[in-house]
Amino acid sequence: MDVSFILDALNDKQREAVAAPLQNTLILAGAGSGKTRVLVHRIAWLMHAYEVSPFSIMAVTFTNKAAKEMQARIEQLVGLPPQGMWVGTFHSLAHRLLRAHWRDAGLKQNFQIMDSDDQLRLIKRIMREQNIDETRWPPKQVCWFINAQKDEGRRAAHVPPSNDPFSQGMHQLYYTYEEVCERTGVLDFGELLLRAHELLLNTPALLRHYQQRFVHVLVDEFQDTNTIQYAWLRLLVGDQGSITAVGDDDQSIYGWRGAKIENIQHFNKHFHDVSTIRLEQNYRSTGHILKAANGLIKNNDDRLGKELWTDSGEGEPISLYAGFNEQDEARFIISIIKKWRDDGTSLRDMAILYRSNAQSRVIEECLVREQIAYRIYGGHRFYDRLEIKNALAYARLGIDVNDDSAMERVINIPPRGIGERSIGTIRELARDQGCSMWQAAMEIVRQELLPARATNAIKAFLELIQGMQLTIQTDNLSLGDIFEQLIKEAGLIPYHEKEKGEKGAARVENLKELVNAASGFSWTQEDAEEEEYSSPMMAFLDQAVLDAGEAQADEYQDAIQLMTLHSAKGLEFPLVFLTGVEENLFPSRMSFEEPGRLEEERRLCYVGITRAMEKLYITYAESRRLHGSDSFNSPSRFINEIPPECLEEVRLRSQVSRPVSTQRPTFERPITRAAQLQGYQVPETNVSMGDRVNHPIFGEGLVVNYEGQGPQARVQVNFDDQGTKWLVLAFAKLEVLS
DNA sequence: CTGGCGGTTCTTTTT
DNA sequence: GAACCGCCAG
Repeated sequence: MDVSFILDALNDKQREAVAAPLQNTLILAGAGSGKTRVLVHRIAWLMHAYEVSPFSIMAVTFTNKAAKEMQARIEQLVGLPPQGMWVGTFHSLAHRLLRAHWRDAGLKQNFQIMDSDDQLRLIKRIMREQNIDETRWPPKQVCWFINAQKDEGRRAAHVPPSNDPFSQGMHQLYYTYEEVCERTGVLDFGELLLRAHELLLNTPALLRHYQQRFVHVLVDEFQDTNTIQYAWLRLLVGDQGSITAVGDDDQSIYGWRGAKIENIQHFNKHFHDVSTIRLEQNYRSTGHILKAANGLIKNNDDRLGKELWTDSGEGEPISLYAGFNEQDEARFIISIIKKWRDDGTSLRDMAILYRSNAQSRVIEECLVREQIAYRIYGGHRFYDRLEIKNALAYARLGIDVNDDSAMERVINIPPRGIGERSIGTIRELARDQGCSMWQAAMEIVRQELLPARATNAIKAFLELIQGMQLTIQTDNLSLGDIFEQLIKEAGLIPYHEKEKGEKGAARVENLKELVNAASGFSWTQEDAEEEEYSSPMMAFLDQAVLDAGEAQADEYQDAIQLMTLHSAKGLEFPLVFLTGVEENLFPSRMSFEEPGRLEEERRLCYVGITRAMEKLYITYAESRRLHGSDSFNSPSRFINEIPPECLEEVRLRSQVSRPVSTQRPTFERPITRAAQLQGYQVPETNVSMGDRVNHPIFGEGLVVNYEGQGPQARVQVNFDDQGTKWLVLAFAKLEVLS
């Protein structure tokens, strides 16, 4: 068979990777080196050169988007959809295993998946039931704690005991949470992975079966695997199978979510006979951009080592712009955008990247003023939206009336006179009787345990849901029809129409979109053979949780792309703005404490730089209004780490052009805000950072921080013997000592 | 049960 | 600066 079409369009290294022998392979693929391409061609190569059946191939990604893209590209290259191949995210594959073997996994047949939002609600509910102080154990932190444990593959019983009451409380909550999930048959995201791992571990026959089946496992973005994902892979691959891992240790940016960069760093210790191939030729960016990226990332230790190169020329140097404040920064960016647009670049080819979402607002306002179309990535995904989740909850309740979390969500949406008191009574009764809220509600209606008004309201609700049950079970209704019907019965449209502002209208639109999505859902295409779904509705609900969908529908509109650096990974744009590149913001001040965090920030910066194809602008603001008060940050250390010859400073109103090198501050670590502000005068006052001051009551001290300006300015003074205090400058009679 | 007010918090977020 | 939460008054 002629297999040359698979290798023809590849460079030497790519070819080496694609045609690597059938053994464990690590492909270190730098940014823009054709990573996905290699993976897809490798699969085609296995099928054609080795006549591997698609049945024995599993390809794993992190995002649904990546999975879909891979699937599409395999089809394109091989010619037809590969029957029997498993391509999906870690979560969707785990889910598939669990649906097929729910009994072995110790699950209920109709187990439900909950997303992070449901999870947090559940935790709050549990804590309220147990009267746990939410200020001591903030539910968000509890949630974070549980997820972190699950990422590490630890059940409550595996969490090492601790002496301090705070950790003990967390631990105890994990136990309770686990028990509630078990009892009610709901699984969070982490649980999918944990269960799938345990399923294989505890069922040797099953493990053998899958090990024999999936002889070839391919993993994308390997640097982002966490402990449990890694354990699952190792188990599945076993001694006989082979794994092809593609990744880039320099682009590991999810450590804070449990990803272990060590997994890729120590790959060849854990898998045998590993051949490692480096893809370093970059097809994306200009020489200057790559040089900057290489120079920056060199400051990290413990790298597997890689240096990107290109043969397509130096290109323009990176432009560095120091904005006076965030407004000025935004104005500058938009002036450049206009220039490029007028020169014929599509808006969709330009991206503005930032470290944190809060930064987008100023830029958005500016774009709106200038009437430039933009699109924000991230934010709330389709199936995450409140109105959508409510509609889905009605469906869930219609399928299983004992689904308490669905019941909690919609029992009084739209408001129907079942208030917190009534719900509390239902909850309490359910708890006492050990039954579901539905059953408790039935009981209350039967025995009229509440005032007539409340009882009637509950009765009406129960009848509403019973009606929905019938709707869902009606045979000749399509999924879309069912949702249309449910939304109507629940009265969600008039409810949202009543909302003030644009919001309500958008929600009504989204509900219509949900009906559309449901109509278009094709269940038969899914490999239904192994999944024991009793209805298309069940399958639809699961996929709605696992694939939250695109954030915005108008994907093809020509618009500037705005996103966080995290969401930019994997994308590329001819023109890129890296904004807010200031100490405390990027690197984020949160990253200073824990070791290793700073390196992750640096990798994030590396990711940002390598998104740019032709031209990169780096901007920062000398003063920035964030969270309501002004901060004065120095330019990021990352700017210093970029080789000066790649950088060129621009000044719009250029009277003074400061040479880049002299303006660079030197950094001592740890950098405190006080150190940075040293000598800075609080605007419209006579006080500067670092001044020694005298206060009539507190005595002498040092000005270490401030916020606001002019009459509103407050300063933080570190008094010699009174500790630090915040004082309003206008009132405190501070005397500046020189 | 709803609406309004004040206090608090504020990195990133593939599933 | 705004979003979210909890508390209180109507």
